[in-house]
This record gives sequence, C-alpha cells and structure tokens, in this order.
Amino acid sequence: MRKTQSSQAILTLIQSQSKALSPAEIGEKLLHNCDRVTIYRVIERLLLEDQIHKIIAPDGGVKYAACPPNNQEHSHHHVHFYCKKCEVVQCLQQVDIPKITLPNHFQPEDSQLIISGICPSCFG
Amino acid sequence: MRKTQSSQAILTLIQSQSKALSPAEIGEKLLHNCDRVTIYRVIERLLLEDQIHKIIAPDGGVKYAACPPNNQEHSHHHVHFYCKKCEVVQCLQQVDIPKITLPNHFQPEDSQLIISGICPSCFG
DNA sequence: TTATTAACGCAACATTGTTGCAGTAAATAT
DNA sequence: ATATTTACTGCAACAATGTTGCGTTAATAA
Repeated sequence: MRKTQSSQAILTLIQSQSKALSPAEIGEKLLHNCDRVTIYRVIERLLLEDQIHKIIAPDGGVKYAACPPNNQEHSHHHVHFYCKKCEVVQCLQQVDIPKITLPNHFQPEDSQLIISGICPSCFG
Repeated sequence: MRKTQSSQAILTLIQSQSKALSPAEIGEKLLHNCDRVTIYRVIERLLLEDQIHKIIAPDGGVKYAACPPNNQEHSHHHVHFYCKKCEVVQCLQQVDIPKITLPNHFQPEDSQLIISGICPSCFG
C-alpha cells in the first residue's frame, strides 16, 4: 500500500478521533478533500492492513475506528458502546467479551458486542 | 394496525422461518406479491407492535425475525448467530448475555451480541 | 351498506456502496 | 536526477436499499 495524501490524511483523521466515523463523516472532516470513491477504497486497504476496523452500529450505520497498534486479538473480542442520544460509537478497549456457551454444533469464531445506552458526555 | 393481506402474509412468512429475513428476501419469498415500499411499511408496523425484531448482521445486512410471544425482555438480551458460510442469521433464544461491567458513567440500556462462525447445517 | 381512514401502489428521490476506465502520482529502477 | 512502472485517483455510471408524497384502494366501524 502506498502512502498517498488521501490515505495518510484519512488514517490520521481516524486515529485522531475517540469516536468511530462513517465514510460520510470522514469526507466532511477531511481537509484534504478527495472523492467519495477514494474514501471507500482507502478504507478497504486500511481494513486489510488492520489499521482500522469496521463497526456496525445498532441503527445499521457503518463506522470505522483505529486499531490499537500490535494487537492481533483485537478484532475477535470487541466491545463497542453506542449512545442512543448522540449516536456516537466508541470502542471500549478495557472491556472483554465473556465466554459464552452455545448450543451444540455451533462453531463460534468471533463475536461482536454492542452495548447501547447513554454515554458519559450525554449523561445528566 | 389493520390486518391487511400484505401484513398478514409478511408476518406469517417471517414467523414460519427459523432464519432472519431481509426485506428483499421477504419480497422474493412472498406469494402474495406486493410493492417494495409496502414491505418496508409493514415491517415498520410489525416492529412497533413487537411482532418482529431487527437484526444487523456483521456484514451490515438488515434482517428481521419473529419475536417469541409474550416476551417483553426479549429485545434487551439478544444473542444472534451469523454463519459465515451460508450467511444465515439465527436467534439463539436459549443463550443469555452475561452482565458486563462498564467503565464509569456509561449507562447501559440494552445490548446486542452477534456471534459469527459456522452453523450446524454448514458444519462438516 | 355506507363512511372513514389506514394502508397500498406508483413515481420520484436520497443515501450508500460498487465498477470501469483514463489520467495522475508514488515508489522503484536507471 | 530522470525515467519507468503501476498503485491510486477522479469521474461517470450503476446497483441496492430505504424514504416521501400523493392519489387510490380496501379494512374497519357506524
């Protein structure tokens, strides 16, 4: 993967955020503005490189957040928090998904847990 | 809500399935065929009545499954299974989401757990 | 049976994501 | 430093999904 202006700017943007961003939000926040298609293609590459990960919010919205460096187990034990008020999606890196016993013959590989509620910023 | 031909047919279809259906799949499987818009509007009403619930698959696909009758706690403690091979989404009613301790000031309301892997049908 | 209005079908539109292709720029070799 | 290679970009076009407005139809109640 080449370090182009677009890919650099997009990765830096995502890494600078505490909340996950949708492709549209990325387009809006980018100073170095580039085509919508380019954003999708850069995202695709960043995903392959495990620089970012994809999050599907409970409302169906697709968002992306930076991966912590050198964390291979990262993608398999995700907990995310979705604020019903401000609709922000955050990664809760501290929290682990507990092991769950499944019915017979279900072969689990990974799991996604999204907890919805009110985030600290919106609380009160 | 009126019991129209469309709403009856759609609800019966969803209830007859062990797997969750997308709006497009509903349209294909319906014998009584009706407009795409009608399917979306019927879904909307069935959701309000808690006859069905919405599931977002890990691939972002939106699906709907029937709610078990007289189950108010139903929507709050969902476990779904997504088969990576056949892409079928199933509800695992038997399985409970364990309590999870969140960082301070996060107010959880409900949670969605989707476990991805291989389902019994595709195993082997 | 008639009146009321929820629900329908159709058309149009918005959003999100994808694909093909010609041109551009990042990386590599000369 | 310059030339070469090709990954990447921008544009146009398209597909899929979901929404809205409006005139008509049909489910329900009077």
